[in-house]
Amino acid sequence: MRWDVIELLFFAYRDFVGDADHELEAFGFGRAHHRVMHFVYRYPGLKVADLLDVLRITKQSLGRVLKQLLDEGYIIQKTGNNDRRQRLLYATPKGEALVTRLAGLQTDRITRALGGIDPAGVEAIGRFLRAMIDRDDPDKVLEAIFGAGSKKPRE
Amino acid sequence: MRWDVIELLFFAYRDFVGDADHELEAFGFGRAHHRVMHFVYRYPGLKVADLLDVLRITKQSLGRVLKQLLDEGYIIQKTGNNDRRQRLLYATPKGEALVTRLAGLQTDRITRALGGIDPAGVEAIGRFLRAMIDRDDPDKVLEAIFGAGSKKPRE
DNA sequence: AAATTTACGTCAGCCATATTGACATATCTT
DNA sequence: AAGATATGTCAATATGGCTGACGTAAATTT
Repeated sequence: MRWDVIELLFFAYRDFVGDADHELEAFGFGRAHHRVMHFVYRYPGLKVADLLDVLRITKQSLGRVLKQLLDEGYIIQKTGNNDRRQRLLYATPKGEALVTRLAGLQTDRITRALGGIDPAGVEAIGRFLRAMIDRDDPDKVLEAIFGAGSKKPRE
Repeated sequence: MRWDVIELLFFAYRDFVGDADHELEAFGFGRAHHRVMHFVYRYPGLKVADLLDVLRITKQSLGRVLKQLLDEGYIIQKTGNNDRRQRLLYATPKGEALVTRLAGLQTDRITRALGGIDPAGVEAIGRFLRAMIDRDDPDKVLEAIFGAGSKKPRE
């Protein structure tokens, strides 16, 4: 049993998301809003259906959170060009500001944790995290992460 | 920005806890029950207060979940020897069976992900995860994890 | 011995986020 | 024209968090 890694993952993730959680309180948002904002910012033009795949929640659950983000001007919808049924999602400047602020906090922690680890070690960490992820039915975002660099996310 | 690591952590953790989530449904339990069972099994004689520190939830939230686990015979309480106010928590054989089953699933995933990574790489992964964790006010469990091996958890 | 603090339990109510099932609308596909 | 798809929405429910208040037993301090 890898009790060590199981517990390290628990605590590492707890503190990792804790950074953002604390900041989100000031906006009256929760973790759900962060997840939506993050992926919409990173993969502009994401469809609602894509978001459901990535977050693994139901349409109804997403609905409430997404509506708030739309109403408060963090995200805008554009009707799809090819398929006018689709609502493509984009972060507004206000949304971008929030996402980058939260990602900054998390990046600080990551950079700190990566400090003093040599390039081979960093490569091993990336390989480990990738290998922890299910690859059987990859959604659009995972395809972008694992895919041969066809559709890269926003930097 | 380390968008790559941020997203890898999200997906890795999502699928990592997904293993246990699926299994827990059969027992009518949720993630909260798993967390409680895990730490009680690993650190036998844990006090209620310790558990609150580790899980970072309130007494009331823990109360509901803990009561269920006690009622259904997964955990037993023993009055503390030195301090009779304390209720020390222990997993029953039934509880042990559940915890080890869930940890087995997660260990499988970890072992698979670690496969093909050399010892130096594995060491780097451990160092990274440890460095991701806040060390300012370590609780009893974190002390055991990071501490100089005084009070080791159950293997 | 009395007062205070600590460890734990519990009651009542609230909130956020998730669920299922059903149904409506617009649009694309056949 | 019929059927499938993408999205939105209504209603009801569950889980797992939260706060505030209060009670009891046992330890500690005065």
